Amino acid sequence: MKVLVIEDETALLQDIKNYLVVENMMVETAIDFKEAMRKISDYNYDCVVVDINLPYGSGFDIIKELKGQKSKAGILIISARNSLDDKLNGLNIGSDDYLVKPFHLSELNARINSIFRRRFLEGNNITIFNEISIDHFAQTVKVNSTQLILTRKEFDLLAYFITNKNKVLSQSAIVEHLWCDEIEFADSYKFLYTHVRNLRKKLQDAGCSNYLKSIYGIGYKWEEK
Amino acid sequence: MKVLVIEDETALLQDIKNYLVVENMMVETAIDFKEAMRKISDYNYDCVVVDINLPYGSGFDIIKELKGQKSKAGILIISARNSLDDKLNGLNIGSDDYLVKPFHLSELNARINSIFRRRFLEGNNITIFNEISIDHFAQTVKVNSTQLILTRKEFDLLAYFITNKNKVLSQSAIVEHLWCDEIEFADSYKFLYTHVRNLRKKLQDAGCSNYLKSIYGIGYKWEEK
DNA sequence: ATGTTTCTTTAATTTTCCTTTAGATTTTAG
DNA sequence: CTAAAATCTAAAGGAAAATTAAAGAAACAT
Repeated sequence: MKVLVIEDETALLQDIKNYLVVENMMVETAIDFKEAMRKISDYNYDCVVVDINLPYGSGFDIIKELKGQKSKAGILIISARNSLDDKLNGLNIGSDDYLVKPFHLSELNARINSIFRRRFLEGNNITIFNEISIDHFAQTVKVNSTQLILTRKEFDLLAYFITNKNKVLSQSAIVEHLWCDEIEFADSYKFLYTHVRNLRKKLQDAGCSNYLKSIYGIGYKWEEK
Repeated sequence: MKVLVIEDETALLQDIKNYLVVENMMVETAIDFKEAMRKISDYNYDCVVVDINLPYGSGFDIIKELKGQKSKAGILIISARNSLDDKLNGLNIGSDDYLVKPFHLSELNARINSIFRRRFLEGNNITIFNEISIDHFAQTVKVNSTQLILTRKEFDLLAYFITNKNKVLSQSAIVEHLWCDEIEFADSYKFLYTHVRNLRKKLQDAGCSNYLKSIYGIGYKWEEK
């Protein structure tokens, strides 16, 4: 579950992040309009939590951008009462929910989970690629209808590869996607090799074709043959 | 991916360059306004990373110059917080992104890649020449819709030739473009022969016509027949 | 606290690519 | 036509990157 929180009060932002991380979400943050727009265009989030009043632009524009991108991310507005009332009534902005400041973090967490639940119940949460099927919600993988047990990183890797099939993915892009900004990275992505290997091995043991190609000097590519 | 980094602190400049070179970018540098303006008018960069406070002029003027040239280069501002705040608010300077010092090099790298991605997503990232098509973003080449596996240098060579078709390219220009200033160049470009040969061979094996002519004493020319 | 699972680190091996070398071939100039 | 220079070709050396396998840390559950 990848969440982007956009909020310019850094103290509040940090509190939110800490709380949600404890609740097992992958959380990224943005403190102004520009940073938010950049991250939105770079990643697919499951949920975007957005404050309305931001430096360099309005949260409404971020929501418009998300809709324009046909993003499937759930949207949760957080804002002060006065700045919300007038606007929200008038325009039918496509947010899933809103929360008036101040709020309890537990309440925020509940709303986000509610968004997740709704999204996954209605939407299609299964990706199929030849003999492989991925259930993003249950986080399970089947190869020819027999279940494949993957660790978290292996699952994320596979899901990332398959949703970006036929594209060359650089090691840094992969690391960036899987580890978000957890990693003060460093000179090497050696740990990636290990996860790739373990994933390949499990797929092979399950009788799966060899889809994952290495692109020397760049990264990997999941190749539909 | 050709990047120009403009920064007057030489130590930082060198660090940035080293990092980005490792990330497979072609990096050139400028340490002041004048050098920057000269390089900008001489080359087409994919991205310009510019500090605001520079000797002999402001980074804002460099950006203006780029815009005036209708350059398609992405622009990334790096600057100290205080020198940025006041100015950035007022003028809607046409930069794609900005980064406040101090920053992690990995973050810089991520932002540059993000600029590339955005540029290529909107713009045309595929070059087609008769039976050959080059995807600059995925770094892949197809000949008659079957994929051709090229090494990095071979790919760069081919892309350079085709984007400069019907022009005579000198060996030194080619080497300069592909190796930037990595090479303490030297008396001979013998390694070029090898790469040219390998590229020719792969193209031929793929059933591709003989477009690449040698121009004795000068270099090469990709000829549209 | 204990044991298990998962993630990261380390180091040895293999693979891939870039450069060098040397000899053959082609081209130009005299 | 001949000699010198430039280019082509093929193979080998070395450097960088990727693949392995195994062991050490960290996270998780019992």
